[in-house]
Parts: sequence; C-alpha cells; structure tokens
Amino acid sequence: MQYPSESRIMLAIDCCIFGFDGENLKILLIKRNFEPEMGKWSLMGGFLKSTEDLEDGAKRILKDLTGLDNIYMEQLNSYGNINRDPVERTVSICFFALINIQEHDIEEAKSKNGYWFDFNKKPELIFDHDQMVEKALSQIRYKAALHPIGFELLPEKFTIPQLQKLYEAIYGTTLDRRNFSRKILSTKLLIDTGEKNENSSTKKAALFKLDQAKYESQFNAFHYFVNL
Amino acid sequence: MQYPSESRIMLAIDCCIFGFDGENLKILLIKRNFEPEMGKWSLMGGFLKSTEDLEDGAKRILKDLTGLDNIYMEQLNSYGNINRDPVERTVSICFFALINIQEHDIEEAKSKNGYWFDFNKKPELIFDHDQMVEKALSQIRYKAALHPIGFELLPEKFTIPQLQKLYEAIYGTTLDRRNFSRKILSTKLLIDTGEKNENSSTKKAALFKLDQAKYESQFNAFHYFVNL
DNA sequence: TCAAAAGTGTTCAAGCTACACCCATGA
DNA sequence: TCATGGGTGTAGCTTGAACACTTTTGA
Repeated sequence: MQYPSESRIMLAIDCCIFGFDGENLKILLIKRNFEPEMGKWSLMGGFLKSTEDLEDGAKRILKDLTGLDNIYMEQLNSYGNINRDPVERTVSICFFALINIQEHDIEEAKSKNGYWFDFNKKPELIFDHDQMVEKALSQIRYKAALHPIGFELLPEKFTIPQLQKLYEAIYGTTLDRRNFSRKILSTKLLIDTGEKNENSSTKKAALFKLDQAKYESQFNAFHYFVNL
Repeated sequence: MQYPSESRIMLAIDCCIFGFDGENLKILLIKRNFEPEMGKWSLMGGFLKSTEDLEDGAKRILKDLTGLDNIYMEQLNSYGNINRDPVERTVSICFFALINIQEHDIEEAKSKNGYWFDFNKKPELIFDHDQMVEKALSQIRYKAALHPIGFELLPEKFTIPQLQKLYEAIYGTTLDRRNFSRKILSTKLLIDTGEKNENSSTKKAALFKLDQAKYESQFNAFHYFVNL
C-alpha cells in the first residue's frame, strides 16, 4: 500500500552553524560549487535520504561538510514557499548547531569551501537562507536567555569574562561585569578548576568548567538568565 | 532542470488544535474513518499540496476539517522517523492552533468526526501524534509565559478570573488571585469595557478586552508572565 | 442574611541595578 | 610603577510572594 504519488516533494536539510572566537559570534557558510546559484554563499545543506531520520540527516550533513560530530543541534523551523528553490519545489527543514571553535578542527569544512564569517559581516545568502539565519539568531537569543546553552560555544574550560563576552556578542550589548559574574555563579553550574588562563598579559582569570550533571538535570529549569 | 528523484518524500501537515471552555484546556481530535488506523483518534492532518506554501496548507487543512479560518497558528516542529507512518515514509510538519471556542462554531468539525477532549482525558493517538501534542503543550507553556498568546483562547470580552483559570489550566496549577490580577493589569494590555459579566450568580466580574495595538506592538517584548 | 466569587492593599524578602575599590600581571 | 583587566562588596530600589478584609449578588 502507498499513498497517491502526486504530493511527494524534495526535502532538504539546512544547518545554521554558529561559533564564537572569543570576541564575535561567527557563522559557518559555504561557497557553492554547484548549480543553482554556483559561487554564492549558502548554509550547509543537503537532501534528506529516504533511509534516515531527520536528526540523522542533519548530523550526516554536518559531518560530511565539516568533519564534526557530537555537536549541539536543534531543529529550528521548516521553510516551504513554493518558489524558494528555483530548480523545483523543495521544502527545507532548518537546524541550528553550536560549535566550540577552539576545540574543533574544521579543516574539512575549509576543504569544502566552508568559511567562518563574523556574524555581523556575513554576505547575502541564497534562497531564503537569510531568513533562516535571522530566525536562528532569534531562537538562540530566546533560548540562551532561558537555558544554559551558551556553554556549547566555549571550550571545556573557560573564564567568566569569556562567557560574558559571548553573551554580549549574542545580544549585541554590554553587561556589567560584577552583576554578570554574580548571576552566573549563583546558578551553581560552574566549577572552579583551580587553574588560571595563562593567555593573558594582565591578571589571569580563573578557569571554570560546567558541572555536567547539574547542567543536564537543570537544563529545563526555566528562566536562568532572563533580565540580561 | 530537476533534482535526482530518489529522495522525494510524502509531506504531511498535522495540527494540534487547542481550545478552552472556561474550566479546562481542550484539544480537538478526529476519529479516523479511513485507513490506516481507521477508528482510532488522531490530530487533524492532511498532505501538503505541491501548489501551496506550508502555512497555506495548514490553513487549508484547518478550514477543511473545522470550517474555521483566521485562527492563531504557529509552526511547531517536524517529525520524520522512518517508520512513523506504516504506509510509507512520510515526514510531518506539525502546527498548533489556538481557538476561542465560545465564538467559533465547529459544527463542521463535528460532522467530520471531530470531538473536543479535555486535554487531561484525551485518548491515545496514532503514530507519533502523542509526541506532537506533548511538544505543543510544552511550547504553549513556554510561549504563554513570555508572550500574551493566552487571549487567543478567550472570547473578545473576558474577565480577569476567566483569564486566570486559563493560565491555571495551561500550567496545571493554581495562582493567587490578587497577585495575578495585579500582574496582568500592570501590562496595560487590557481595556476595561465598563460592562459586567452577566452570567454570574454572585458578584459580576468586569469585562475587559485586549488593547489590540499594544498587543501587536508589544508581542515580542520579552518575559511578560515569567514567574507564574 | 448568608454563601460565593470579585476586588483591593500591605508587608516582607529576594533579586536586580548601579556603582567603587583593590589585586595580579607583564611591559 | 603603570596600564590593563580580574575579582568582590554594598546600598537602594523594584518586584514578587504571602496574606485578609470588604463588596456585590442571587438564593
């Protein structure tokens, strides 16, 4: 038994991949070396295979194009305007991913025309990818205000000033050091490793790491960072 | 020009339709009169046509099965496990809708085997529809804590105690009348119509309506109702 | 006149905001 | 010893939580 065939549709998966270099929010884009829109910038994407679940498809695409796996990833939204793809009608399911740049090698992404852009300096993208990126940023702002996802963008050990810079980059604002520090520490989600950040020419900041157990158990405890 | 054909897939749309009867949160389900799973309960759904955008498809399905249009509706998530539909591989994009039951006639839904269940007494659903409903409730809780979407479930004119009952139903909790009233009024989103709710055998509560202009301009002003 | 639901005010505690000083480090 | 950035404390205000009394209405 099968359904009538008229409504089978091409199903694409696109990934908004975010990183953080210590100063700015970054986004990984790819220069297309195939038609349509060859030579223009786009999100990482591909078609869903008939043998894989959505999340598996998204992971496969991320892995193929960047060499990375084990990445924080979340389904964002689907896009299905009839004419969004000039070749034929295609519906795209968009995911976003958060990558800790410092600890992940993306040589493979580079070999496939991938490039990290400063989020604020990204070029115009093909199709409706700009719309996807806008939605992804808004989702990250939303989520990072309520859940501790920011850590996904930092290395395993990080300092509080680094974390603050990340939040400032996400929200495009500046925060008070003293209040930020107090608020973050009050979550009890950070463990002081006792080590110091040696890459500093002034006072060395303390390195913290996530309390994984608490992170997981409290992930859905609402409104962590509201009122940033 | 076309893409290679191997990956075209059936694309369904399913709608979680919520209502509120003054006491309980309700969900509109349909008893399937077709295979597969004939006789079992499911969400309202259908297949996306090749000539329509996603939102248009969702609206068409809602209109066909309930007779309603002009309904608050939002895309929720997509589901694509390989075996979710026993007939053939189908990806479903799920929407949720909020309906003001009192002011909308759903005779047409009834004629198509539609039935409003108390949310807490709903039967088991086909496929992965239970998962969709769970996600929809969680999304409504999330969103209603931050944005004033609750009003979509109430008639044009409503009392503050009605609104409170709605929030209590959404969160499955009880709230303090005095604090709730103060908090809601402090948003300045409600306009006192000067009328009273005549359907009461005790003190008649004041009827309010939404300040539409403020509602729209402030919709995205964060964290309205956090700390419920 | 009584029961049931609506409307309102106050107090206390917690949390947020704004702000200033001291410390560690390498140049 | 100086410039830079890290770390912490406090006072005042805002906000939320807890709680009790009065009013309106129909039975």
